[in-house]
Amino acid sequence: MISLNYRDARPIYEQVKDGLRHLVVTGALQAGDKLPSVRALASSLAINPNTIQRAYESLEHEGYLYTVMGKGSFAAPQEGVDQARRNALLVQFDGAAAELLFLGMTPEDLYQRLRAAAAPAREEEQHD
Amino acid sequence: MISLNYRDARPIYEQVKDGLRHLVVTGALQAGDKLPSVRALASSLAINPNTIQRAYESLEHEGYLYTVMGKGSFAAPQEGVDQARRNALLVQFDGAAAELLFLGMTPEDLYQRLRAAAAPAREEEQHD
Amino acid sequence: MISLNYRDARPIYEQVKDGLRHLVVTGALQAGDKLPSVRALASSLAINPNTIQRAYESLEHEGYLYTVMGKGSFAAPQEGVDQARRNALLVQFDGAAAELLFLGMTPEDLYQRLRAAAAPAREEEQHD
Amino acid sequence: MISLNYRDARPIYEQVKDGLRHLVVTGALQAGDKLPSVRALASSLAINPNTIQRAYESLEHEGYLYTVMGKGSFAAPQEGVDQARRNALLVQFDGAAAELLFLGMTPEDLYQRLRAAAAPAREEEQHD
DNA sequence: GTGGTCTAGACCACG
DNA sequence: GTGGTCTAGACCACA
Repeated sequence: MISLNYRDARPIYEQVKDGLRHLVVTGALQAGDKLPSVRALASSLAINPNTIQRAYESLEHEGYLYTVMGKGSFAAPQEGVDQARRNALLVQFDGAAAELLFLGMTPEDLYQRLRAAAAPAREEEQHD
Repeated sequence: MISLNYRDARPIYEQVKDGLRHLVVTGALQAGDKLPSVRALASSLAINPNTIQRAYESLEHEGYLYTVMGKGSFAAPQEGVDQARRNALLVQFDGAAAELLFLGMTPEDLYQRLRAAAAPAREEEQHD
Repeated sequence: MISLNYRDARPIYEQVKDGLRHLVVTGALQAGDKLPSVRALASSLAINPNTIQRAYESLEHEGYLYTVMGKGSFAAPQEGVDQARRNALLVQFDGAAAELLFLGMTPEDLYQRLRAAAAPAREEEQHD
Repeated sequence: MISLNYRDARPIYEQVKDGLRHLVVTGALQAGDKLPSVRALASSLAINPNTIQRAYESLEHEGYLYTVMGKGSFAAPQEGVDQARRNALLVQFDGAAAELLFLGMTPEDLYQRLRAAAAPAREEEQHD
């Protein structure tokens, strides 16, 4: 499910984080669902367990999952997501939007993308 | 004009890039305007010229400026902006938007932010 | 009476320990009162008896209860509380206080919290 | 300056964190002061640099220090300390206080400790 | 020189 | 079997 790009400048554990976060954000993992174990995902992606461990630990700090010692890691409900992460997302959103607007896109263009992004996510929820 | 934050996790040359790009994006530098020389900007910001050089090269690669040997660097017209940069921005925009929607914001919430961000930018366009 | 939180990073036996200690500390269990048997509590909390056993042993070591072979475990009088536990609490208290003071709180701020925490505790003392 | 106890159940990196945090909280390290490099502290404490790195990274997340790539880590002003850390401290404070009050100490007893803890810290500031 | 990332492999605590 | 910690040693990016 998660694809890694070793040529990318971004570190592996960040790519793993984004992949897992995407699973939660798109609803592929519902709150309470169990994530793959550290070792299982490490072997599945052919990378070191420490790297997976780091991604999991960071996502737990951000509030996207919680861990039960001896049991595994589980997707957290979206209410638990850290405020700092929310702020970081708004900065990212505003930064990209400002430059896209300069490059000639209109607020309405981007609004269409927003609506398009919102719609399929709701459809996917029904796949479960 | 460009402010550096050494406490920021982002590397200095990235901050220089963003600062210069912002000058172009906001219209402070119009197409064809000359940018400060590498050495001048380096001494003005009190950082190593290599760092400035790296930022200029990267911005030229993205299409925000062009360099004429022996003359200096100049702001490129909007059309020169690399398509790869546009795509990267859209990826960044969509990613942030999808996650913010998951976290409970509505497309309308984000549209308000877009309009707020667009308003001042359009005022500055009238400077020419 | 004891609530477990599997999402908490603290191990289960620690949570059981704190729960039982709280019963003694608040006077819900008076000196000499019998605690539930290991097996009874284990089935009541739906966890492994080994985990309960571990909590009981640790609390006995701290002096909060004593065990009579073949009879069960009983709440110890306040004087039984191990001096090591008192010292650990003072270290914890001083450490938190010092840092809160550094972060801008005043001794008076913290005194208010102490009085607020003390008030309900004294009411419960009158139950005996 | 920092003492490690390998017999302690708490992980080494937590002990390092507490030691460094103590230096900041007591004013031994003022805002902006440089901390020892990861490698230097690792060799000084005879532990692996990765362990120090982990402590620094965590303290940076808590807001006690900031890092400049290629330069080192520096003590942050107390305003930057994370809200989550503040909350955790209050929980620790309240928990210790509640049990100490049960064990017979009065709010006034603890208030004296608070004033005693606040006073020497102010003296130490003048040592610089 | 600095910090940041990753690997390989080990050992422990928990349930 | 799970996650959590630690070590040893390597390589890279940054300034």
